[in-house]
Amino acid sequence: MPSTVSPAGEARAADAIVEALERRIVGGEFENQERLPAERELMEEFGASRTVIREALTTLSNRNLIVRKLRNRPVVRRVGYDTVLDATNPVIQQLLSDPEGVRDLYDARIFIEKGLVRNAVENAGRDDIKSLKASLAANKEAIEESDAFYATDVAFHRVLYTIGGNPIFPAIHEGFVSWLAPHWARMERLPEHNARIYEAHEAIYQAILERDTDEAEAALLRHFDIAWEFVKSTFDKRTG
Amino acid sequence: MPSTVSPAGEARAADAIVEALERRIVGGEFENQERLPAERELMEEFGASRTVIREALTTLSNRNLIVRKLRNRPVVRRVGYDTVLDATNPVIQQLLSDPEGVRDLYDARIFIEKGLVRNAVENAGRDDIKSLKASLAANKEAIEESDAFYATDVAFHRVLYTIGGNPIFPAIHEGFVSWLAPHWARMERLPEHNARIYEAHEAIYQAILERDTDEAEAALLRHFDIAWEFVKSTFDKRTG
DNA sequence: GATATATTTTGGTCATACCAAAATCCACAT
DNA sequence: ATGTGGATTTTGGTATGACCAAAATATATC
Repeated sequence: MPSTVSPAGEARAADAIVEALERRIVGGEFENQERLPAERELMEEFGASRTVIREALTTLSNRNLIVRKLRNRPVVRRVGYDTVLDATNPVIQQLLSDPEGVRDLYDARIFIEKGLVRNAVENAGRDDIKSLKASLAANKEAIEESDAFYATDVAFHRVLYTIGGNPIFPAIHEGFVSWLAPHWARMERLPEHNARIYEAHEAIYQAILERDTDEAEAALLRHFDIAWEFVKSTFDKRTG
Repeated sequence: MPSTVSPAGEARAADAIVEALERRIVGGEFENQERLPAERELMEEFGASRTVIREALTTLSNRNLIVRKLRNRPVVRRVGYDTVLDATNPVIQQLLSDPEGVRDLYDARIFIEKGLVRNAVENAGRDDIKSLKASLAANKEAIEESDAFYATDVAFHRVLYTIGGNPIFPAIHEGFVSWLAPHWARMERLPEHNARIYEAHEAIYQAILERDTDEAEAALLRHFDIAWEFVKSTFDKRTG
């Protein structure tokens, strides 16, 4: 009686190859950006058909361990925190297909940044303050140019995510930005809007400077309330 | 980040099929647990070779939208947000192979739960309090039985993640638990440890009851400090 | 109706072939 | 040596067709 095998399905050949290559990649056997052997070489190395080799490579690609380019050998992509959230994309997309999901994501972002500003008030060092000030200045400069303003807006928030020194948070920031970008990009970007957003940024910065936790949090919430109105308009538009 | 498009090449045929099937799956055209058409039917439907059909199915499988079983048609698996942050993610594996990565993750969890308890103090409703109380009682009951205690421990924290009503947070909780589980499981679980953890839970609960934000946060931090000592011992052990 | 048996279906794997563009090589001019 | 342009090779993407073993399904038998 065969009882040592998985309950409902035996192993697929590609899985073993995926595992082997994965070990070698994360184990540092391949340098970042280094090219993997060609498919035809791998099939000899693993004694498998190109079919299973390609299936394995597809899986590795889906796991973001390699990047495939047409007519180029796969390139290993040394992973960082920033790629962790990639796997969540399909689900996030589903989430974002519903305005309620967008709101959930938006709230999650507010939640995170609330914590971040509290931390900033308590722990921001000289360098952090300098970074904030610099990004704030750049933000002000760009009020008249909406595209540039968006970039500096993102940059200002990114500084908040770096203050703790935990590399996970910048990765989360990347996620929020890329997920919410479609909505952010679709909304009207007028200098007057930009000015209001800048003022909110400045208020947050001032509160951090003055080590006023409650005011920092309040300013942040005001900021997100304003921004939400703009974001929200991107779905209400449909019933125009 | 657009993951369905090749960075510097033309579109692959499988991508279009992935997209089409993905839309139909998340769009509810297929019920959960329903079987997808057979590969040979799909190739007719999409006018593609089995090669690309299979590649598309591999991708969908990697994205956890379908489950493939040998000699069975693929089964759609409407994934919930709770399975998004999969512990098998190789990136996570890499992070967790390094004590510093574990610490980063642990700190991220502390950060999140700090925010959660603050929210709980301010917004917890009658039902939330009841849930907390119930999970706390179960936690107390299980002090003598370490396995059961771990389960009730997790359950108590989960309640914190549900209080806001945002479905994203329970998903994050699932992630933390699955990531840290290996360390958690390896550490010694003595009733005296359990007792200390329970007391910390109780302190958090009390502070929430009394609407004492600072004390709730402080109790939580004490809790994580205690727990970290236990977790930390799971890597120091290696030099034995 | 239950059960044993034959048939079909189905996913996994292999081998081969072709294409087009990218990478590479190489002779040739500078 | 250096650069340049064209021929050659490499390489990933795609298409066919075939085979296997086990699962699903249909059929026959009791």
